[in-house]
Amino acid sequence: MSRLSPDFFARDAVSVARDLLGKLLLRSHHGKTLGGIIIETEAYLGEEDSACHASRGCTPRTRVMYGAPGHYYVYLIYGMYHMLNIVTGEQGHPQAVLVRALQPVQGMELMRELRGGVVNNRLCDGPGKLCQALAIDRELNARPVDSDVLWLENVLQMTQGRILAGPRVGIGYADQEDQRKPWRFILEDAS
DNA sequence: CACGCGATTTGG
DNA sequence: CAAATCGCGTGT
Repeated sequence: MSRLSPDFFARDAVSVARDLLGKLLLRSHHGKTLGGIIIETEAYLGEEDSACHASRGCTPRTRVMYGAPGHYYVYLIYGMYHMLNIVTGEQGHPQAVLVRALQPVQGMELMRELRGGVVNNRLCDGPGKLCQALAIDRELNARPVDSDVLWLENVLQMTQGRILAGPRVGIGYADQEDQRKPWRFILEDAS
């Protein structure tokens, strides 16, 4: 098992989004380790992509995306949920991958608590849910991916699941053309 | 500085 | 199907 370094993200967001499937996302919280396998991602491709936050230029919020790849972009949505993204591509080219779902692997008890004591196994099956389960908020914004509090690891898997691609969700404000781009990736049969 | 809305989730 | 809830971008 090896830790992913920032240079893994120095590529276009679509490639990174696909390659992140099957990777392990880990969080150190209150002396415990939480996390799971990434099973769903979405790519956001810079100023030209009307679905990308950077399509409206560099602002205090999107500043991180304009920086070096391999850093987290965490923001708040709907006033109550956090979204975890990882900056990709070259410096000055604002791309990012949204981590949308995990298959819980480690620290399930604490994750369940952080999620408000849900009884089912659907701890991290949504971008807001996984941030809640891993105690991720804007405090982690702009941190490098090789941080000690939140990092990624390469897992050797004998059986790679199938990768499904489809249109991204929740971007009704974007141009029709961009809404149709198949930049959402799902790992099927994760095991 | 006021206003509108959003890369979501949950419960009815 | 609508509420919860607030930072950010836009325009005054």
